[in-house]
Amino acid sequence: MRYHKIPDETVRRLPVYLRGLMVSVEQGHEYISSQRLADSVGVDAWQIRKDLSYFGDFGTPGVGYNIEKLARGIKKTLRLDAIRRAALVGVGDLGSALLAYPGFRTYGLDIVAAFDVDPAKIGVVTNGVKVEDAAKIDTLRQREISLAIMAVPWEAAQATADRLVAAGVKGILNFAPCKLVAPRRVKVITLDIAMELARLPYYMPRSEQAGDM
Amino acid sequence: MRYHKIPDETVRRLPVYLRGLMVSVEQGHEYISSQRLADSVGVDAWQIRKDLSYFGDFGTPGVGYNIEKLARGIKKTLRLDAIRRAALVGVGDLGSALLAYPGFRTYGLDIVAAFDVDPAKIGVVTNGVKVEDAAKIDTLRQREISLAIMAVPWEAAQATADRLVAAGVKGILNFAPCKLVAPRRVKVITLDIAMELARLPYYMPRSEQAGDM
DNA sequence: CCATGTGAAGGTATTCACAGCC
DNA sequence: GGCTGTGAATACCTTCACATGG
Repeated sequence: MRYHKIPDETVRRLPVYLRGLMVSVEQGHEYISSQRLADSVGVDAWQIRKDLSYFGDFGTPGVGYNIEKLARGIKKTLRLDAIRRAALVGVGDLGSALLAYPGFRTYGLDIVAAFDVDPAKIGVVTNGVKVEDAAKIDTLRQREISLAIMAVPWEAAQATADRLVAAGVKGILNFAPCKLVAPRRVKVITLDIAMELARLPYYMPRSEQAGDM
Repeated sequence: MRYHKIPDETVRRLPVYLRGLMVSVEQGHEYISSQRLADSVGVDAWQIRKDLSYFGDFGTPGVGYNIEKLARGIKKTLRLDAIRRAALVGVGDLGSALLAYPGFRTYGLDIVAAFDVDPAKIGVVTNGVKVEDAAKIDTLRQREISLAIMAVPWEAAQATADRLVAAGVKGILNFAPCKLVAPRRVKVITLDIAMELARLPYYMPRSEQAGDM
């Protein structure tokens, strides 16, 4: 193994592998081959081997990968061993759904704080998290929370992001459909749900012959 | 302009341009240069010109792009002029949030049907849409709805997808964190929210010196 | 003169094929 | 025999630089 920079596309696939490994370990397996993992997650086997080769030797030729060891390796590479606590800003429809969403636990991530500007929401406890006044975002630094999820209206998005940055946040998952300006040291990933739906028609076949299946 | 196949990455950016154009038209503009659009959406100007060059001549050298004309062109390319109605399956926390989400309208897309298996939810009207029994998914064909959004638990995802495919659906936006098997003629886009959050720590700087901004 | 559209160059990621190891 | 790890080949996308048109 050599030290290459890990390609972004590889980083994008690593969580997929992690999910596949967890399913496999629940089924009682101890080892898995790149081929079996490939079948379970829907990626090609050589792609998996190439991806893993960027950051470590995890496999045993003729045997496969020790699942626990590989999962630990991927978690360490993604730094999921160090970052475990996240804050949510914006407890509207989407924000509430995210608070209730169990999927983050899969990756060891926990939403431990929630903020909103609406007085009617402040103080309410949802899924074990008490909603705080958005003015208290600056307490994130002393609480050592450096990861935030933004589910606010796009009009408020840039101002919210600025606050989060000022509070020492280093990574933002943004659901608002807009460009965010942030210092280079802060990573912003924007996930625009409507946009994903909007590119779907392009790939749909035009023909309408009925009775398929 | 020549007829190239449009790169996937370009298709991914087209909805972003569309959003930028709509903001600009609201501000009362009639024409926009690739540079100004670039500034507003956070993409490079030459990238925009290259992307647009794959499917039409929309600009006027020395002037820029007629906003209305370009927006129509992009919508037609993405087939957003033909596909306007979508169905939602799974009216849980996330599904409800999606029903209430105004963002789809931006692209002319409308959720006009909703399904769930929970008897407690069936019959309830949310955001103008009445929740129907999931057993009625097969009525989608006669209603000519070919686009679906899936927000069901991952255990139910494959079975739901099979039903949708049988009902003639041609495109699925899937929020369940799992691989879906579908015929090649059906396009599936999986949007795994937890996965996006999981790759964020990788890009966050390790240093913890306080007092930045 | 200004802004578009596009060949060509450069860079990144995917795919292949196989050497090496268990 | 089976499976990993990786150089090499290929395909794809981005970036540049400029000819072309209003």
